[in-house]
Amino acid sequence: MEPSDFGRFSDPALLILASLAGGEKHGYAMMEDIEAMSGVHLGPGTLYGALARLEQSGLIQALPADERRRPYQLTAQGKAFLRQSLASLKNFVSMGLMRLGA
Amino acid sequence: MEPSDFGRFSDPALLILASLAGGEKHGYAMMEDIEAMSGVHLGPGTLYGALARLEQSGLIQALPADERRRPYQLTAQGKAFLRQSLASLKNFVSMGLMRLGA
DNA sequence: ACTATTATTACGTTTTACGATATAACGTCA
DNA sequence: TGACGTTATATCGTAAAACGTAATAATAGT
Repeated sequence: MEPSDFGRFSDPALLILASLAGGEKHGYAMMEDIEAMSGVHLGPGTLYGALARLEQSGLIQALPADERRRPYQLTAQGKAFLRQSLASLKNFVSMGLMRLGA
Repeated sequence: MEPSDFGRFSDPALLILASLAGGEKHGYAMMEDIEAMSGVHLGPGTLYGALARLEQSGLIQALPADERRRPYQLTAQGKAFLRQSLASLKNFVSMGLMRLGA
């Protein structure tokens, strides 16, 4: 719980899905996109591990790769999952803010 | 990634903090409150483990306990943490929805 | 040629989630 | 009163995930 991480949302899988919702990307591009949009830096271990799990569970799929880059895109299931997650998250946020007396 | 968990937000620590934002509670009461407000069931291992970590990190503190119940409340730090987390989460949600083309 | 950047893989450690089990107090109702 | 369901917490083991580090290699810029 470092000060710099204070209250920052960081669920690797969801961050990746949200990044891919902005268009197909390879791993390294996601790292940069995620850092830019959320301030969260995912190291390679975290990123590629989560990518493998997301692909295996059918939420994302690999696209034909050139030599160096392995791009991914959301599947229909992944899009649905993200949609539901965001809805659930949104609900949680408003519940929390209400309780905090926002 | 079970179907019933599809897209359901479940970060034990944040769920607990949000529950405590609604007033001091002991562990078992949190379980029920969290299940009611979010549909997420936290087993004892998850719940009391997360509680211990939250207390150790100063985000919650124990109140004088009667024999059976060990109530907790948010600390000022915990409240600030929750506030920031929710703000970060909210930001993430709107970013995600925008990208999905909501 | 050298250096920085881009890009992925592999690996080890630590943390966390989670289920199962144990324990015990309390309520109630026959 | 004794049996049973609910309330409440503790503890333990396993599995999964996060995360950092290091290794590798291609490309780009100077």
